[in-house]
Amino acid sequence: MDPERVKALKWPEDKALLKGIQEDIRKEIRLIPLGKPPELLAGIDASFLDDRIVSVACLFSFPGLEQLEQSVAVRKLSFPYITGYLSFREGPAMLEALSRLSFKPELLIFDGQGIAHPRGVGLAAFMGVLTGLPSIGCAKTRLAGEYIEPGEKRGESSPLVHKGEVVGAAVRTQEKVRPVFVSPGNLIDVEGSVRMVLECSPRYRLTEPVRAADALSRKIKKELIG
DNA sequence: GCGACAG
DNA sequence: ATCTTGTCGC
Repeated sequence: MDPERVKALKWPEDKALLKGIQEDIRKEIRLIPLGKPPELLAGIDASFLDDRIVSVACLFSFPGLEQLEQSVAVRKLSFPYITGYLSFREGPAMLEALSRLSFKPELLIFDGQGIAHPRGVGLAAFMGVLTGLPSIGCAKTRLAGEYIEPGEKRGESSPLVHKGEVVGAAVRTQEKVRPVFVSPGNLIDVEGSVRMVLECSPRYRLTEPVRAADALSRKIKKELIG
């Protein structure tokens, strides 16, 4: 899948084309167990300012969870937010930010869905295929799939089922907090995704790498203002 | 037609 | 996502 293919597409004129691209990417998704544990992983997130998107990638060590590096990409936005097509809005800037890291992460974590998507191609799956890296989607709210409320203790989870398939899980990363919706993106499976998200969120509801990326993107955004 | 709907 | 102060609860 050529990254250039996701640029300059418009909504809703290119809807059929966009669906075709998602279908092509979906076919390339490989849900296999993660090999050896990653030593480097990155959290990716973005914030917005007028017609610009500020995307950030924060590189962390694992399992130590120490931040090692960060990269930023600010681009003009051309694509609107359309449920189910988030990748076309945020993906290009995220690919640019990732390309600016000097060290290559062995796992990517996104604030959004992996395969727990209407057509099986959420942001994390899309990015995982385009980068060829293992990826996980850890969303704050549900997009597709049915689930039952997981137990109230940290670490408890319940399967997220879509069209008869277990596409992810509702995971309680902390006691007394709402669950997050975890689903594999590419080159990892549901079990491994849940395990990694839990290991990356020792203190808060969200993963440390994504929290760092979220905080930095907002900081950069403020600097662009004042 | 009605309801759902990542960020 | 973003617009936005104080405020209730752990």
